Formats: sequence, C-alpha cells, structure tokens
Amino acid sequence: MTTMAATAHSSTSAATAHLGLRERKKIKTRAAIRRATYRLIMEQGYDATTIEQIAEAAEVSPSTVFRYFPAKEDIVLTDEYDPLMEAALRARPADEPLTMSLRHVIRDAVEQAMSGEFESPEEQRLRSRLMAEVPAVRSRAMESMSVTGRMMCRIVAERTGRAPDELEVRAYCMGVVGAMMEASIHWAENDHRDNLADLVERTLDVVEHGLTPGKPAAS
Amino acid sequence: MTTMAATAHSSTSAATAHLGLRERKKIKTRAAIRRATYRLIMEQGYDATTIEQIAEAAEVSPSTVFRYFPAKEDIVLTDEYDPLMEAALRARPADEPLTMSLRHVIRDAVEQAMSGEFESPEEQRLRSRLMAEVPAVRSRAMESMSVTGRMMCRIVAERTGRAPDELEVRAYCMGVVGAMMEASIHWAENDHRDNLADLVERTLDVVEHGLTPGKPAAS
DNA sequence: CGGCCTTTTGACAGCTACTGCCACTTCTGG
DNA sequence: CCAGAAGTGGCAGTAGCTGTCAAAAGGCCG
Repeated sequence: MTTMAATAHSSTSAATAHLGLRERKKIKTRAAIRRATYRLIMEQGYDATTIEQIAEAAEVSPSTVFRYFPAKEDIVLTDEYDPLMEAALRARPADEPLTMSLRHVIRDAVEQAMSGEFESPEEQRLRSRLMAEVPAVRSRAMESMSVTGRMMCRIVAERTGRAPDELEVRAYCMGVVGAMMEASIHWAENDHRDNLADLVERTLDVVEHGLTPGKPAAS
Repeated sequence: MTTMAATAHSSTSAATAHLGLRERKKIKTRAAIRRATYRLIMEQGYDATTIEQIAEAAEVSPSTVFRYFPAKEDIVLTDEYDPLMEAALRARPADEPLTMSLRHVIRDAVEQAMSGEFESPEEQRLRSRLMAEVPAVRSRAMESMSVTGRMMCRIVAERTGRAPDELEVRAYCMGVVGAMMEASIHWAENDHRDNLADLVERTLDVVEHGLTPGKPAAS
C-alpha cells in the first residue's frame, strides 16, 4: 500500500544490528537517496529534480540510483508495506466478516503509519501531495495500487472460497484500494487537515454500501 | 472512457462533409497515425514500436506524431468519448436512481462500441489486451480513467445535490470507473470470450451491493 | 593477516520518449 | 489574390532508463 506508508526498514533501530556491513550499507544508501530526493523535491519541485541531482546529493552515481529504484517515481513511492498488510489480514479471525477485517487492518496500518514510526510526517504529506499533483506519480501509485489489489484478491479469495481472479473479487478489491487512494488524495487536497484514518473509513463505507445516505429515492 | 471505446470521429461518414479542408486533413492524419500504430504493435509489440517507425508508416514526421498525441500511450488510448457519455448521462430522467442511469448509459456505450461503428473489433481487443499486458498502457489508462471519474463526479454531484469533490462522491465514481477497467482487463485475459457488457454489469453489481452473494456469514 | 571470490559500484555508451524553436508550406477569410 | 493564421518538418537538446565492463569493497576462508 504505497498509498500511505512505506519504508518498513525502521531507520537505525534494533533490527539492523546483526546484519552484515553490506546489508547495512545498502539500507543506508537507499535511505540517503530517498532523503535527498525528498529534500530536492520540496525545494524545487518534482519535475525540476533530475536523477543526476539526486545522485549528487546522495553521494552516489546515477547508475546506483537506478539500481535501487527502477523508476524515478519509485523513489517517492516504494512499497515494502504489502507483506505486512497481508500478514495482518491473515491474522484476523476467519469468521470475522471480510469488510470488518479490512477495516481493522487498514485502520491499524494507517494509525501505525501516522504515528511516524516508519517515516516522518512531512514525508508522508509530501508523498500524498505528489500523488495528488504530479500525474506521473499518481499514475505510478495506481500501478502499485493494482499490485496491492492483486494481493488482496488472493486473500479475499481464500476467505470467501472464490477464485482469486474472479471478476467480482477483482472489482471489489479494486474498489477497496481505489477508495484508499481517493482518501489519500482528498487528504492532500485539503492540506492534510483531516484525519486520514477517518477519511479511509468513510470511503470504505461507500465501497460497502454504495452511495446511499443522502440519496433521496430508492436504490 | 478509454476503457472500451474511442475515436468518435466516425471515419469517413456524413458528419465530416461540411468541415474545412484543414479539419478533414487533421482527422485523416490522426486516423493514419493510429492505424499505423495499431498495425505495428500487432506485428512487433508495443515496446519494440518506436515513434519514428510510426511516423514513417503514417507518412508524417515524428514532430507531428507528438503534436497529435502528447504521449505514446495516448495513440492507443485517446478518448473522445467522455463528452458523449456525459451528454447521455444528463439525458437520463432526473428521477431515475443513479445506479440505474449509470447502468443504462454504460451498457449503451459498450454496445455501441462493440457494434464496430466507431472502431474495428480488432482494435478494441488490441487495446484491452495492451491494457492488461503493458504496464505503461494500463497506467495511462488509469490516468485517463481518473479523468472520466472526475466527469462522473460532477454529474453525480448534480444528481444527488452533493459537492463534486466530496470524498464519498469521489470514492463512488472511482469505484465505478475502476470496475469498468477491471471488466475490460478480465475480458482481455479471457481472450475476449465473454460479453463485455455482461462483465461490466457484474462489476457494477459489486459496486452497488458489495461482495455479498456467495459470502456465507452476515455482512 | 593475506588472498580469493562475490557483490556492489561508477563510468561510459546508447536508445528513446519528449520538448522547444524556427523556417517553410498549406489552408482560410476578406 | 493576398495577408495572416494554422499546420508541418527538421533540428538540437534534455532526461529517463538500459546495458556492459572494469574497478573497488565486503565477506570468507586458510
């Protein structure tokens, strides 16, 4: 779920200790590139920031930047979050209604993300702003959204006993991730004044019940 | 709605007659570029087909190709269909439930598209296949999908008396266009064996009622 | 510690999508 | 028919991205 959180590498915390020097360096480089990118983008905007500048600021070669991130947008988006979400979803009790499980997991994820444990709030806001403003980034976000959607399809399929590539399952999952995307964009467009978790919850209501309240006539 | 139909220029039919020579030429060039592109892509694949080849095959300069289509993906996707759909939606009786209007309009659109009036069936299939297979194309399709979504937001807002940028409205429209997208991809993945209109209808059911049928427990 | 193997890195060359810019041709309205 | 507008082609340049290859750095042995 690129939509709201990323970088599950927990900066310089406990888990990194026992790793080889190589691994640690890789993580540092990755973080350096990302940090440099965020800074440059905030200073001069997305398009004006070139890979070369990023490389220079991060003190690596352009080649290395491409090695870490296959596309420029990925520096901003990258997503180590799906597996966590998948595990969380599987951990929910099997008899819980699907939408309930989703709500719980998503709410937890958002809250954890917003707590700033993985990533600074500025970075989260910058990302959601870029998603709302820069077409290329939004585009890539949707791309990665569809990956998340596939993951969700598998789980929904397991839960409901349907096939993972069944049309209805696909449409449903697309609706869920799309809703989260819209929540994120809406959040950015309103200058992050709202509580993201609440926004997500509201969109999930729509996915679940349609656009019912407020509509005068029947359904 | 890039998802299923495009090119509302009706090749060489009646409407083109009274246009100036300039306009007619423009339409012809546009069509030539698109036809060349479709042919080349079918022969050698999307990535292997360069703008230069397209320009040569269409007997124009690369500059001209870019002038007509801002991005390569747009040659395959371009979308003169939204206005028609918007008009069709506005033409529905105001007291008809929203989802009904959408169903009618979308079904009509799909059927008209499938009739081959605007575009050959091969081209439609190629496009949906490219959407399913080439990430760049799918990505761009989602991009244009979100434009369609915005249009739909305006209409839904008018109909329901809500604000067009209200979160719920956005989420709903995203769900609808996303569903159509999934229908289109599903169609391509199953070698276009199904009836596209039926697939769309099934996804709209999901948008409207959630993933209810088949789920054992409560909602 | 020293040497060997693997991984990572940087530099370079190259391709392609895409963007101005300017001169030239082609249409259009008066 | 002729000014002015609109469309086209060619050219130079930028930036994202890919591949290759030799050099450097980390890891693992004896």
